[in-house]
Amino acid sequence: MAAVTATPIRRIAHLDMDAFYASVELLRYPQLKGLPVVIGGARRKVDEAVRDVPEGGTLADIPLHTFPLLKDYVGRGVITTATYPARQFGIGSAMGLMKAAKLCPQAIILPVDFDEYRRYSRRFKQVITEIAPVMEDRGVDEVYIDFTDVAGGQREGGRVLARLIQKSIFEATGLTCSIGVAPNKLIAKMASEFNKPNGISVIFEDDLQSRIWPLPCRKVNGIGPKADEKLQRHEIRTIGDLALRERDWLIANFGKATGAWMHEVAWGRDERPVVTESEPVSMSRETTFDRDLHAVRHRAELGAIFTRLCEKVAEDLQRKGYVGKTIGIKLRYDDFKIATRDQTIDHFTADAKAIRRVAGQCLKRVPLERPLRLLGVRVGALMKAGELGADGTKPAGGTGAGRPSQGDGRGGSARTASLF
DNA sequence: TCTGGGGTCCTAGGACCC
DNA sequence: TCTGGGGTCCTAGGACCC
Repeated sequence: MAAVTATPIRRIAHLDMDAFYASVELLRYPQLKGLPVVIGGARRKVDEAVRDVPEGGTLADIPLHTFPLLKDYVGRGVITTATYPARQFGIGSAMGLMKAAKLCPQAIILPVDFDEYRRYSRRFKQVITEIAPVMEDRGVDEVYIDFTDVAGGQREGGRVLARLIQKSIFEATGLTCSIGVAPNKLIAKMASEFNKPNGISVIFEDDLQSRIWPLPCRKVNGIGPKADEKLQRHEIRTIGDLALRERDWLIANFGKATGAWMHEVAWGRDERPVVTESEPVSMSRETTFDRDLHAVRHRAELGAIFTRLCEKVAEDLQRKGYVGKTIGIKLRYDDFKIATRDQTIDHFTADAKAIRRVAGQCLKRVPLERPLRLLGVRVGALMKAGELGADGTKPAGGTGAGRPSQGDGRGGSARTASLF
């Protein structure tokens, strides 16, 4: 046993739960194991069907033939998750339900149950922080973990600790996950995908050329469809292709910040820390209607939905203890174009009526000729409610007492202004 | 076969202040 | 009277992620 320990090398893990929502559903409905199942934007119809529990039984006793099938589903919505058997039919997340029904009509469809997923999310994250306290939340089914100073975090490059975490999560929840351990978040994120499901991948700095450079640019967290398309136009397909471009060339073609970032990424460099706590920037609620609605013809219906959204945002803010002063709306038209408007008021609020009033002003500034498919309400520029002064502004050094903000009447459609 | 809901961050122009 | 620059806030849109 050597008494002198070497300086630990930076080891960052990315953990991704395997088919999270679908796996949680399979715990409730084990009779669906091995079958193609999708979780989707299903509505009441699907909800009712799966609650048909036999007398004296549990959810596991619901007979297979009573589960709703994709082919019987009518309406809007997308797939949130699909089980592995369903994926074999080409079904994937974010796919429209109608398209998925064509690919696999006999797939079983289940409604999304966020409350249940959140319960499991809390449980697996608690398991992790008991073992490795420096954890960054990246949503219900994903986290980053800093292994560097954790006991066992250096052994086999982090593989030993990763195995322990996998095992502990499985014992506590019955769920599997995949883990990538690497010198930083960027590589760890890519590595967690290498061995799915229930896999572990350990990557070292020296593996950059052999393991990372062959991957398509799209695998980089932050390079989406648009950036990828532009890269492809310049014959840059893999991360290796990207690495071979001059930094200055990237800056000239993608802008100062993005170009420099791409260069760093291609060479596997990323110093971002694992952040354990962060404050929310905004809270919002939005809804896609069952059918397109028109500002004039469906005025009453829209007005009711609008008020409801404001109330929900207000509830969210109050429950979580925040107030905000930038209030905005979002519309999606039938052609899928999006319009947003917002207004910053001179005091912070979490009051449904106040939000509704300002959001109503915003609505007057946006064109309302086209049918709408979505309406949303957002509150930003948030602050903890407890730090609020008595007059509704920030007590000291705040930004609340700035210039008077713009009222209504600028731009937009004056013709439909009185609707809301 | 039309494509959810909840977020973050960036950009870019204009207003306004120093 | 003209010219200039830095810094911050506000607003709209868009890319991207889970």
